[in-house]
Amino acid sequence: MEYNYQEIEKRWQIYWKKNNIFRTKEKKKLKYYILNMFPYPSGAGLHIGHCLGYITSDIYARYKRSQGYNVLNPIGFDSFGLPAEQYAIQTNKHPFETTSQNIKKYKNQINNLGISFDWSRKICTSDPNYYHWTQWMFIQIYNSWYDKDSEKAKSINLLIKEFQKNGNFYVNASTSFEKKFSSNIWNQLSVLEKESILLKYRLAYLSKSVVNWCPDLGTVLANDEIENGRSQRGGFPVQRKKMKQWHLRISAYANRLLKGLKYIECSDSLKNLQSNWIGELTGAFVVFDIVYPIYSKNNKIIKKIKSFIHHPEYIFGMSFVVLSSEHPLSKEIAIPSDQKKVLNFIQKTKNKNISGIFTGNYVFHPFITDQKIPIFISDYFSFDNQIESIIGIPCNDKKSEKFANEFGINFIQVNFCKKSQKIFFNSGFLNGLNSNKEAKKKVIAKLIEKKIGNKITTYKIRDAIFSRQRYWGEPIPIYFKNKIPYAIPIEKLPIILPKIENFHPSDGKSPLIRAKKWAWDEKNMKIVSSINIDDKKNIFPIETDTMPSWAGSSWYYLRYMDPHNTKFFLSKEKENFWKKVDLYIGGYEHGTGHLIYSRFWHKFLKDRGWINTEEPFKKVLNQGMILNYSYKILKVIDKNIFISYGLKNKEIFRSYSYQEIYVKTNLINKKNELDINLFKKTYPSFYDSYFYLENGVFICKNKLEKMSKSKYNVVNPDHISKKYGVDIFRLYEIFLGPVTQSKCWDDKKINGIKNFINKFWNLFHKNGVFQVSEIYPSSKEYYILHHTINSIHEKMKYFSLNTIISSFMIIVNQLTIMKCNKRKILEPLVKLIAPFAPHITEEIWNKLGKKKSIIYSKIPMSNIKYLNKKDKVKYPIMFNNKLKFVESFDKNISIKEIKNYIFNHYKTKLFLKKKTIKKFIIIPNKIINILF
RNA sequence: ACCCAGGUGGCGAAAUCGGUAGACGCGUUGGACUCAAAAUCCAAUGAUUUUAUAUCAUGCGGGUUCGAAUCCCGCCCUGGGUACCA
Repeated sequence: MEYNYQEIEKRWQIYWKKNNIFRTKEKKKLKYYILNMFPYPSGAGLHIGHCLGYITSDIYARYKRSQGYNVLNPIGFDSFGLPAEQYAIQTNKHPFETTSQNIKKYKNQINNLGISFDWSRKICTSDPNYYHWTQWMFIQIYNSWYDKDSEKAKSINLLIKEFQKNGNFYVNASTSFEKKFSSNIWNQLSVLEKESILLKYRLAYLSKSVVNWCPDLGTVLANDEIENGRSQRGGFPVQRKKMKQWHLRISAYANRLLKGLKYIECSDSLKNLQSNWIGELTGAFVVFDIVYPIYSKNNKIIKKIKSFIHHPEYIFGMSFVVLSSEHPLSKEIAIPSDQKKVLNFIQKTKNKNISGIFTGNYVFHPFITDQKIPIFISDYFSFDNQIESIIGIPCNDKKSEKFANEFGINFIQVNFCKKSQKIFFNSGFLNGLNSNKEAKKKVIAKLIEKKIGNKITTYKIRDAIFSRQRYWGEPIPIYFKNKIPYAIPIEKLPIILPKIENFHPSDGKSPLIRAKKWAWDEKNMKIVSSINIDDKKNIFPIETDTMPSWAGSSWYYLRYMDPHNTKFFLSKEKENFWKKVDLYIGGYEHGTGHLIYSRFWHKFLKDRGWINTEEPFKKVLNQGMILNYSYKILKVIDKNIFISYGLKNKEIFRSYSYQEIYVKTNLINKKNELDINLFKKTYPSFYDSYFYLENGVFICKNKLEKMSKSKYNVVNPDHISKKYGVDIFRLYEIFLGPVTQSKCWDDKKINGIKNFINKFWNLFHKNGVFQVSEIYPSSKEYYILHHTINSIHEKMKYFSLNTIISSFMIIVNQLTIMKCNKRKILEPLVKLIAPFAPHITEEIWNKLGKKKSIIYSKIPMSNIKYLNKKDKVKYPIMFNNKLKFVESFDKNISIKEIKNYIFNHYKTKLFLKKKTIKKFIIIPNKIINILF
């Protein structure tokens, strides 16, 4: 008999909701805070990739509850972001509307999966009650500087006091301001001068940085919106352009972000990812004389340039110097005849191959008189954040070697091997040395002596650009008075994102520039009409750029602890109760961006005393992605022509440049062919397009990729749970493979889970009637149960959820064969399965006569009494590494006796075939191997 | 290009400490039940040939070891990230 999932699942979902089963309070119990990475409510709804994370965390949350923990398992939405804005541009529907619709849809879908979220704590980043505190935190970041001596952020007021007292002589800060000044000089500076110096100390500061500028669309593009140097929409060219932007001085925290990794439990690969992203580089900087000095924009002559060397001991092997295209002098360094091609190179967006360009200019070698070293511009190397220039040593560095090969640059050998020792030669004052350490010391000493360099530790991590020229984000609470930024008083927060009608970009500015009421009245402390901006008196323009979506998602996990607090973002009591996230589950794709930003943000809040923990997450688990095929067709750029994929390399088509356009899956048949008529109907703007066919059909390019709405390859869970039931869907998704591994979606195998659930149901039913026996179980039945209990707790420790389901299948099969329907066996089994299949187990629990939800029951622990104490050891017996037979021995028997027994075994004689034994290997309790 | 994963039967996978490769499931084949089908149950199922308690098998090529899916070196392929998708 099959169980009626439709009725049962609905009933329990209503029951959980009605009784607020998952609402969490700060009770006197051990706490456990489990969190899913913040979802973005996309218009396509929830897809099975998200579900994997929610199901995993739900299983764990239910498991932890059954162990007696007070589990916090909240959910909310990262509801600001680009897709909603794009949609608004296309349809003119306000993002506010679409976002709230999408959230409703998500909530419904999630609830249909039986996920035990505490919805009473729901937060949305686009809710003014939430972004009130995002804005507040931004102002705090703006009003802080980083003191390197005490390794923490401090109030800017302390810095100002210090400047007034001693100038900046004793200040050791993270700053781009390099000059020293006295208190006298400081006190005589104008407000504008003071503010522009302070800006270089603030943790949120304005400065110019490079963005992807698309002149035809009049907007800055995300990297995601660019393909082969052109905009995805329309295929327009994209350039690199410098724009004034807000930045967060995240580089100040590089060292602490690196050190803090020690305290996070996660995979080594995630730690690697993070530490590579932070990119600590130790070495030395060297200041070179430029052969052809350059004239900068303000007509100053620049004769020197700074570069980084990772291994100073190999300085005599240097054969080129590279500047990144973002180096402040990259545009000026080239000699006049090469100027044009170099500028051209810099303007193009980043090329992902080994690319670079010679500037025609050189530097002089610091230790070899008159030796000229060529200067290149390239983005092939990973540059540190400060110097943006690197010294190439092809003989001792793989990347330099590849680069040198590409551009035909000389190699200079500087050491040779002698008796496994490296001896320096060709190296001036280092010749004859055999220790890298010593050589390094000598070089650095020499650099210091000549005042042209020193040791240095720098980081690759760059300060994060914080401005977006977009509408759908948190307004930056800053106004400009005589071009100097001022923070809006915190008691006037939040400043609410104004409603506008036209979402199109406005020549590189945010659409907010059109807001009619977007000026700050300083005297009356309120937002007023922009018409009244008289600039020098009382009313000033408010910043029109908005915050990036990572702003709101950098601290949301704190808000869940105290979501309804109107006085502060988090109270001390609530923080002391929940402390930090115990388990953070989310995709590996967030391993850099989000995880770096939120750790930075967290450390800042700690520095300023608003929270107590150094790291926000105790343990991070990355779920693998669920991949699915996406389909693209080739369109000729600037022409209304599509060509079949196989024709791409045909002679006649080779001169065209193409753009790949994603198409919806329903337009493609199983052979990768596009239904052209249906395509034209779906996209009327392409109605007159011409299609070049191959062999009478139009072939698409297909690719296995992560699911994403923009790729049209998302699979929605709704139809699966409708057809099979939620419990089956949950189990199936987990059964697909290890949680951490990415996998390809395929729903063909779901039958196996369906069979399992039916078998499980039938353990309790005979001819459709619920029937459980009260007879005392046999020792074998107890053994099976306790063995399963044991292995499930073990596997839970390392999240091997797919094999736990295998264990369930095994025990259900065994009990079915034994026709066991004994309460004393089945009740614990129901409790074990409950976190995985919550609906069917609630139903059975209820039928077993229990009054309270199974959620309140304790998960069983195994009892040694029922587990066979093994008094025998099973040995596989191998001959020349091949298994031939298996023998069991008494645990107490000696190795000598085993050896004797095996030697005299008739099978031994059989396998030896008259040959003699060369070696007998026995690894106690493991294996016996006989070599002959 | 760089960084991080992954690659095991027809398919999803298991083997968590270097020790019996393929647990569990899907699919396929055969059988039982049935007038028949579905469902269910039972059995077989890595490949090869000489059918032997044979040989070969964990992306490819080497190495370490009595023993390697697992460790080391060099490749190939797939996926993710590369700083404005989230």
